[in-house]
Amino acid sequence: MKDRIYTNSAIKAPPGSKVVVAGWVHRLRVVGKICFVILRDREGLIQVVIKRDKSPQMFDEASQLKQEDVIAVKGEIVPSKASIGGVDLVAEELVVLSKTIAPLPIFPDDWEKTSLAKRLDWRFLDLRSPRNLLIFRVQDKLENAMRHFYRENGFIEIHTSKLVAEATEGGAEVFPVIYFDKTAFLAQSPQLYKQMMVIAGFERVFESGPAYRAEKHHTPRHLTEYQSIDIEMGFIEGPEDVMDMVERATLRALSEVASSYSKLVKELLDVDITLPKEVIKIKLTDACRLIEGTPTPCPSNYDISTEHEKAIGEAVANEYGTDLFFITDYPWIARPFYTMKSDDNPEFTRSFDLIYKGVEIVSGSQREHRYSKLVEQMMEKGLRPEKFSFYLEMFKYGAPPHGGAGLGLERLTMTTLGLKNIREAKLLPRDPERLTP
RNA sequence: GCCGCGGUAGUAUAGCCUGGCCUAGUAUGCAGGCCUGUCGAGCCUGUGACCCGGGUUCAAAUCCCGGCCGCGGCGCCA
Repeated sequence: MKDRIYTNSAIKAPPGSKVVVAGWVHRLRVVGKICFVILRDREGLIQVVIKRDKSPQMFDEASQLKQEDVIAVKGEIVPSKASIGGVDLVAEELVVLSKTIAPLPIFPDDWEKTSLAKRLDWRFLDLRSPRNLLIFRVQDKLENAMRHFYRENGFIEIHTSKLVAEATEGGAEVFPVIYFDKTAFLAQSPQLYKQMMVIAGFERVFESGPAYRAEKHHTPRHLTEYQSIDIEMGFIEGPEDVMDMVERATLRALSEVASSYSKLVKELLDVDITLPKEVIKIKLTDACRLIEGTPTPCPSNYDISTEHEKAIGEAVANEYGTDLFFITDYPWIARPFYTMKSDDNPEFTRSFDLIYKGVEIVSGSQREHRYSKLVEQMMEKGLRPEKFSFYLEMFKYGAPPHGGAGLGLERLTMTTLGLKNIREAKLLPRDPERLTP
């Protein structure tokens, strides 16, 4: 085992060389005097050939293998035109490390044969499919690319508490938690804490962590627990500073995925990862003008819903040829209390969403940092300032202008890879019904 | 939370509308056998299922009600 190499290296080894590989039996074909085992590990597949002539005992053992048994094989790399990577591994030693017991409940080698719900019930088997593993390697790349980008740009990575005393934005969409003799809640966003750190003087902060929403959504793009990549930056002049940062981070993440995985993504998910040439910013009111004559024009208060967003997405794609764009300047009624209002028109705000392939992946804004305005806005939203005293205190002792944004990692993964359901982009998705595995 | 559609072997499905010809069909898996450098291998045999509870009826997989679960739409949002 010390000499073990991954299948992708084994395939590239020069003919005649001896290698050791180990992994799962992906497929098995016993054909007369020869046994073909497609062996799978994290990095790929290799065809192992076990010949009866060479060792009858080894052949017997091999022909009794079952799909998903775990084996280690030592053998010689031999050219074979029709085989995976153009080589066979002709076995000299075979060790069975683990046997499967029952018939498999799902088809790990062919995810399409099983419904998503069943696949999630058997997630550890489902993830053995190279295609499903790839989703999470891409997600890893997306998250780390952003992490590196933000750190390179002066953001300090922080970790804030997910146990909170009050809902951050009012409303009932929080999960209560029994906290000794009190009721606590799971944080629906690190919003207030990341602002706290900017006000504390961190200047720029970044956090990747879970966020919880107790909404009984039944859609392909909602989870009750999702990974939120949040930033907050101080001393901005306007929301454009935040947008530019988010845009660069997103493009960086996409380009890193493209350079590392574009070939595999094309092969296993049939998706081309293309980088948009430019990311446009369009005011909501202007976006609405694009769909004015359609059957679904924006309402007069610009509190748009899913159908408008969909229509805007198509209109922008036609007009500007991009599926990644910002919609800016949302109306005050549609944004949370801490959003800064526009100077020229208090009905609108210094806010934005980033839309990718028709899905909202980022939401952000400049925050209101002036104490009295903030109290005013809180009351306008029907929140009781006394409930948020810890938050409001922060604005009494020197709070710089600041703003930030939050990105849904699973949503970005889903849109990047063209997945139809966000659950595919979460290792262990939680929705209103599912709490296991 | 509301609305729509659905729940049949391990998995994926047919049957349900028009109740009895269903001893529930097919594919795949699994078990056994044959054959063959396979590559979605092939051929033969076997195996195995009507979500739960109530109701209508001489008779329910099929019709009705409730529950649970699944998929999607809306609200809402990342």
